[in-house]
Amino acid sequence: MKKLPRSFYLRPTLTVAKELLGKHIVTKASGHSMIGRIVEVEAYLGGKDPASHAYRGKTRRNEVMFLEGGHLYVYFTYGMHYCANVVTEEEGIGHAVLLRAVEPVEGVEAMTRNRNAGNRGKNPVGITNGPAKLCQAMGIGRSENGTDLAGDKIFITEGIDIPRSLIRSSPRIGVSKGVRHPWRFYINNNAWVSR
DNA sequence: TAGTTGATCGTCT
DNA sequence: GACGATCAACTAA
Repeated sequence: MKKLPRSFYLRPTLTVAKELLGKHIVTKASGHSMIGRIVEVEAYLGGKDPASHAYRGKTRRNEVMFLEGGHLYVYFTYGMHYCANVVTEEEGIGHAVLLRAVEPVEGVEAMTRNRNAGNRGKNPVGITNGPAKLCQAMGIGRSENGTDLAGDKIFITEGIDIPRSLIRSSPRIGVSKGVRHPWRFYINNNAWVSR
């Protein structure tokens, strides 16, 4: 399937966020190729957005957010979790889209194995229906921070078309600031959306 | 089923 | 020194 061009990411963040729904993210870890269909995202608009890591400008932690659109920003939080974002817009802007949930398309066994390492594994939906879960399942961690999605390690391809009528929005989850903004987008009635 | 809490540590104040 | 763009286990009802 066709890899998304750089130009896809260099557009307004809210547009990119909505259009990422239905796309396929491809990763390779320990020889296994894994593909997940993006079904839930959240937009973080940098300096305009108190909930964004980039709100107060560039720091060592968030510097990847200020790269050109099409890079992967992975951050570590709560002492044990990684979350992945797709950087958008031009270099120096600091906007990104958080991947909150994916639906496994290929490599389900590998993802399940990644998730079960050390813990449980009962309901299949629980394997990638959260930002930290999908990172663990798809092998995304600190060393993937800053990865260029135009490369071959991790990239996003055309997936399936999602009719506008199936796209829903709501306030973002887990944030204490900027709650009024309905910048979480997800596919209606998709079983893999979180919660 | 809803609400609470422990785990665990890098980052910024 | 406080606090997360979280998760899963636990408790109460």
